[in-house]
Amino acid sequence: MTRTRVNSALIRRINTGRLFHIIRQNPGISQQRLSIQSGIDPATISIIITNLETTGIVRRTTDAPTGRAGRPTVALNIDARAGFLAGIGIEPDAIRVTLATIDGMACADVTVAGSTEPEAAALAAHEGVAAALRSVKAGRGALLGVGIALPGLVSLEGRVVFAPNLGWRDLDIAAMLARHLKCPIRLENDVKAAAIAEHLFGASRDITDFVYIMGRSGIGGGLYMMGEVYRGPHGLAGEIGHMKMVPGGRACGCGARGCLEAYVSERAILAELAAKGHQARDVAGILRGFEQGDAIVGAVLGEAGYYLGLGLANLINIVSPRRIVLGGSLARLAPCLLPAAMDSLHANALAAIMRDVELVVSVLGDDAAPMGGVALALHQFLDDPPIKLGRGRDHGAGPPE
Amino acid sequence: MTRTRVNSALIRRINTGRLFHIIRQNPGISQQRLSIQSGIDPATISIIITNLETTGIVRRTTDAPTGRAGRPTVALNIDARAGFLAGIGIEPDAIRVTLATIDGMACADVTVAGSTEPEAAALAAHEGVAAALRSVKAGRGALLGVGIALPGLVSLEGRVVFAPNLGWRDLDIAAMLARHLKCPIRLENDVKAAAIAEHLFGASRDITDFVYIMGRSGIGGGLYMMGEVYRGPHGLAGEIGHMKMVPGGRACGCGARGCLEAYVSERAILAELAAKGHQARDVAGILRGFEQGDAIVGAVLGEAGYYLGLGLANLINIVSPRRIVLGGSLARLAPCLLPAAMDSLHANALAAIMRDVELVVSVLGDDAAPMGGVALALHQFLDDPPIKLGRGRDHGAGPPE
DNA sequence: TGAATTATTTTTACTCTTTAAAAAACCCTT
DNA sequence: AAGGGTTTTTTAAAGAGTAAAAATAATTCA
Repeated sequence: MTRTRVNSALIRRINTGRLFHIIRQNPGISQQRLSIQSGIDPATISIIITNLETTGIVRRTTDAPTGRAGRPTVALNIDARAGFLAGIGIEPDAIRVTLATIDGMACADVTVAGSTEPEAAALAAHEGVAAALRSVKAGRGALLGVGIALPGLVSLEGRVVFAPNLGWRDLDIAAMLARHLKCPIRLENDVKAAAIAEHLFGASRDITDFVYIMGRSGIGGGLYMMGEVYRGPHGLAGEIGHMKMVPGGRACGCGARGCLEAYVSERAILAELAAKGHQARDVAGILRGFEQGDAIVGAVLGEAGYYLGLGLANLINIVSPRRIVLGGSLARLAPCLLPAAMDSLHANALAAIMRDVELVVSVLGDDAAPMGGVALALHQFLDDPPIKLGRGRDHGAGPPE
Repeated sequence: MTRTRVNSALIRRINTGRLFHIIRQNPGISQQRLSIQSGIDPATISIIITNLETTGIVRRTTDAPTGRAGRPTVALNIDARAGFLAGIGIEPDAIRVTLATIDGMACADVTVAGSTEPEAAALAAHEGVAAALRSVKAGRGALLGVGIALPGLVSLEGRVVFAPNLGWRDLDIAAMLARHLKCPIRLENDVKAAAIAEHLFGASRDITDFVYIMGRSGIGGGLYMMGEVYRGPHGLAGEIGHMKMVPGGRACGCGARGCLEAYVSERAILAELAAKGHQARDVAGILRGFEQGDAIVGAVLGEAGYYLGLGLANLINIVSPRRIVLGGSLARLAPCLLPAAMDSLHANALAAIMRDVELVVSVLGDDAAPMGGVALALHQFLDDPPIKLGRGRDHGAGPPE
């Protein structure tokens, strides 16, 4: 457990990363504005940007004349030609690949058939990435990093601990893909990955503390705290779907009773509707029933909303995020769930803590998992950049004798 | 919101702090061992230690001869003569002051009568600190910092947002004390402060992720994550006592129903016993009844333990700490509560996450709040050290001309 | 047209940091 | 007394951020 050395190289990496993100989120920014926004000295900015330009990560372009006096600003942009990052969302029935430039702009989407057989899934993922690269006419060498997001517990070392939907347990899927793709690969739980994507590319770019809640077959959570996703000592933190709402309540797939997931997940709502004789078979069916004012649907959604609000209140009291982001099926069901949820939320969250919490719906939608993969790949790219960060002295490369 | 500058000075502060804590926790360590344990180069160690010695924070003493060949090691210790830190625990009926040296060794304890009138409380706290300083024959100048811990919500800026037991709301108690004491003062919620003390002085020194749960009149929580206490965007995170256990359950002082606090706090247990005709009036009475095998006490404690286990399961699923530390009245009641709690805990926490979680009782006991104050003062001392950290060039201070 | 003005970026000179290697310090053994 | 073995300090070098000065490149004004 040797801790990372705190030295000059770390300084440079941190400051370079800061500047990268500011440029990424403010395309065309000038060095002076960059200095103001980052608090870093203009001289340092000059050195770092020159370095990033030399290595092809940043591009300088002369701005259109502003009409004002003074030396014209130079616009800085992340250079889309630097290469590509691939995000892979693995689900039992489909593997979705998003290819993006290093500033996170998606430029290709490919979906291939999934598999619960690990080697087959890795091969399918590889084919998806290859197809995406072909669609942008890029070669293998242009792939700078890959991130994989899947529904399940992922250890800090990037191994699948347990993924019930895929039937995987203690599996190194990243290593299997690495046999096909020679570039850095990072693996993470899909909700944590989506939370990172929300922070890098979504609506919570300016916020360091939020909770991402994703409904899929179950309910998952990603806790973004102090500017990074919280993984916990083994990487397993954030399983908010198994928060207990009712002692001895409904049976949950985890073996316990009364879990949030057993009341609010897509699967739970559909099961409850079926038990009450309603014929809805998917989220669209639920929405249709809700719009038509179906009494059964209304009652079931009211109950689900009540427990969702209660769960959110618990999260607010415990974690006190600045924002809660609803994603996946929860985003689609939000219009039906929120009225009841807001009632129980306000009744159960502490007023002083609740005051400044926002509740929003994710803008990433169903792209959350593959975009989460892109976010993982970008983090990997910046944590361990394939470039030299040093001050590029260019005193003539004369032949050494 | 200008972020802290990442530069050489930050490096030095981080590395100096690391070395300080290693010396504090390994008294008499040599520089070579320090280098191995910290990963910092021996040359850097030499510079930093020389600096800390010059400023009186570290003392070098020649070790007793080891009998082995080679240059003898020099023992490093935090210099107890550097000054004192005061920790103040404010409660409605008593104000407790602990005076400690800068390595956190307590050297005086003073308790004075409390007050719910803020100015009177500040004056009493000041008198407690003065008495403690007198008891170690130290002057005002020896006081390097003060930390205050109190039961209530504290903002990031160090103001009391709401402290129901004290009847305080939106109050700057630190400023009131600052009129009497001219030194840095830091204020924090008592459970967060206790969590910091647990990390600095308690049994969780080697752990970066744990949850401290303290029973007092209510139930409070301190989440220690990634090596620091989590405060959340407004400093209010960690109110685990208001986690909802039973929809529409017992009424809680917060206005909601079914809170953990309404089942497991000292007050709740006593109220439930009274409702069932038992005469226990305090924790000692509960313990006596439990030891005598009283049926009512057994039933009430069984129920409380069940909900405690459920709450711990929720925390484990959501936060996934490496350890849960029980403090305050929960520590004293632990023997009675844990049997039932362990049952519901194991039944409701996800097995993969639960596997490596430890459940322990705090060693700080009732000293948690004032020792939390000491911990706050120590953090303040290291965050903003009253010394120059630079390489102390001592080339003769010739008079400038 | 050409010099002054204005604003942005780069260079310079400096201090700060960590660090590898060499040197010094110090005790034990022979 | 000389040699050997550890620990600590010094030395020299490389890399980082930064304040101030200089260079750059436009507009503005006479």
